[in-house]
Amino acid sequence: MARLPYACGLDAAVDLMGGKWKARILWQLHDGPHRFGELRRSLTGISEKMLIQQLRELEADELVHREVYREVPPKVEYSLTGFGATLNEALVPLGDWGHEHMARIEARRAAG
Amino acid sequence: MARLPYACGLDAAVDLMGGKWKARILWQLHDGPHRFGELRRSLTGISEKMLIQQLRELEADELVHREVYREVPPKVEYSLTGFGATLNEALVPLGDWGHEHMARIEARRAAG
DNA sequence: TGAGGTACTTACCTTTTTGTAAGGAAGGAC
DNA sequence: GTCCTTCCTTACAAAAAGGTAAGTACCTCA
Repeated sequence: MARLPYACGLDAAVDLMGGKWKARILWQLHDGPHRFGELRRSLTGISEKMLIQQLRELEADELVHREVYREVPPKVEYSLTGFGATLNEALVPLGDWGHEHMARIEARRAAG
Repeated sequence: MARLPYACGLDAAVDLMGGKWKARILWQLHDGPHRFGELRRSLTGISEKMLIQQLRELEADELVHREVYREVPPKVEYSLTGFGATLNEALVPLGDWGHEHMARIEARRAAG
């Protein structure tokens, strides 16, 4: 979104993890490193282009680490950095809130 | 963003408060009702069109309540609903995280 | 008659984000 | 040689988000 300077901490945080895919990607990495193909299969609906694009941005923001294994066929693992892990923890209450109110949210959105 | 059905709670939550302005609007309403003009002046950089648009969406999602006072000149107050207040609380850790790491985030983004 | 204040509304446009489809590199297995 | 896997890359198009500028309605006060 690139909206510097930030008005507040929340503004900055949303700039990093907002959008359609980033929160889900961070979530997936919660339990350890995952390969590109694994992520693609987990995040149903995402295209390879979007996945790599989001991963590159998360990497540039130092939230995700990319480890390349020089093998054939190629193997690349993505994992949370320490920084990314702290963000993930800050997202837990938001995830819980969404989970708790999912039915209400979907009902409103479907009606709208 | 309209991306039903949601893959997880975080997905749903981000759908409600994602974007450039919504988190900041919710944040502003934390300490009680505010008039349209007050919000416009607080949220530096926002246009009247964007403000009303975001407020209407927050209202449709039952996060914000709109109260009209039939006076001249007009007076309209926006406030958090109980539902909106619970979301705001879930956003506190994220806001704290952003605040804590603001310098690092801005530096990375500026470098980008 | 006309200016002023508040809260919108509308038309139009630009930018950003997201999606689709196809192709490429690298080397092992056949 | 040709296929297979994995991890990307590119060109292009569609959709969504965001921004600009102007105008509206209401009544009050001068």
